[in-house]
Amino acid sequence: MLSNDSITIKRSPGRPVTIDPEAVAALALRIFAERGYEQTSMEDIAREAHVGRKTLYRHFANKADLVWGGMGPVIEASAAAFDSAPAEPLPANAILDGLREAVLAGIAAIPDLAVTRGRLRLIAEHPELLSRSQEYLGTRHEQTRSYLTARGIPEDTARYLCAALSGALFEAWLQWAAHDDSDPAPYLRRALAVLRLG
Amino acid sequence: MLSNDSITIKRSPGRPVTIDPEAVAALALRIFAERGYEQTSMEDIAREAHVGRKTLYRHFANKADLVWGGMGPVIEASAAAFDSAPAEPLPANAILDGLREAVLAGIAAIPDLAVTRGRLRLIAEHPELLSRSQEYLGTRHEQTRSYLTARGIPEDTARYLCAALSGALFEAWLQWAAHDDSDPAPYLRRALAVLRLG
DNA sequence: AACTATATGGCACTCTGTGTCATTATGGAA
DNA sequence: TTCCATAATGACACAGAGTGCCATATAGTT
Repeated sequence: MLSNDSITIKRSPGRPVTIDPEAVAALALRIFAERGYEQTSMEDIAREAHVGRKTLYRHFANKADLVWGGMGPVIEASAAAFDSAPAEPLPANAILDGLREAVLAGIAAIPDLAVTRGRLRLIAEHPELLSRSQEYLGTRHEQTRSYLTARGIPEDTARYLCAALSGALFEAWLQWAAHDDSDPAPYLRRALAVLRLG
Repeated sequence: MLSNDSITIKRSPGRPVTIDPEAVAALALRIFAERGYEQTSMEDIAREAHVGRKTLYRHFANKADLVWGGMGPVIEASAAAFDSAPAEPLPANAILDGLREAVLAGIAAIPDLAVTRGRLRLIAEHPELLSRSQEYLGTRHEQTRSYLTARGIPEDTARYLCAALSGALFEAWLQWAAHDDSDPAPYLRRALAVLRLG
């Protein structure tokens, strides 16, 4: 996509990167789905990707990151939606509308819904992957909290709301993945409905 | 406490257990707090407890279980409170009162608040321990969900409520641990307040 | 005393994740 | 072109988590 004829990437001197992390992650996702997550070692992935095991660890912090890493853009997009939020004062439950807007904006950031569904199903099936949710989803807590507190929500309430939101939304994504509906929006909306802001 | 003069424990034939798991967990908790969680190996714990490393793994599923295991009684007590819940039909937001009651019942099951606070502070400081929350807190989801659905809450809403509840309550416990108030009840009450059941 | 049942712990193994370091491949300067 | 600085690679070694196997130890039972 990048580095086409018009846009040339500025490269520093030094050996160029030989592998495409996204392709490797996709390969790993396929292998995990076929043979099982625990049954597949990092060396297996490295071998099939024609890459050294050490190199694999340079591009992915750990084994779970091969699966969770792909969720990064979605989470960032969802968090970034707060930056373009309109107001600073404190409307009543319009705050929840802002939350919903940000959450739904995350959907648009997903390049391939089918791949994401496969990723989430894999996560749902493996406790080790499931337990990593906070590690990645917790990224947006900071932004969500500041969004809430800036609109008049008390400090501690904002904390609990973030925690509840995070849990409910993740559950919604898992539910969407477990079913066959193409649009995750209804699931996310229903999850948001269990929160109370007043 | 048990096996006093009146109550005699029926013992199967075979070598008796030589270690006290609770004492070992308490020891581990102290060592972790002193030297750090990652910096302390299972072999370190085993050595100081005068126990083989293999034996340690027989009583604790993994390293995190040395810390999280102690939360078991609290979680069970909280879940058991649903069994003694009064009604089956569907009051309006009296359901939330039942939830609150169950949650507060968990507090009574804590033998030593100071130890629990230390445990939670340790958990809060270490991402690896923090990520295990679902693994242990998820135990009561089944019971909480059936409590909600039996009282008229739709299946999917109950799911999202459980997820939100779990996240918010855990955050409340962490907040209580981070502060110095002796009673965790107010924190839990505020966390419950972010939920909506209607 | 012999037998049975259970806990222990030593040993070896796989896998994860990290640190070290020589090697390799590039862009740029001489 | 040749040399050099730079950055990615992968081989090697290592510590620690977690598991399986098995000999040993300690109890109750016959």
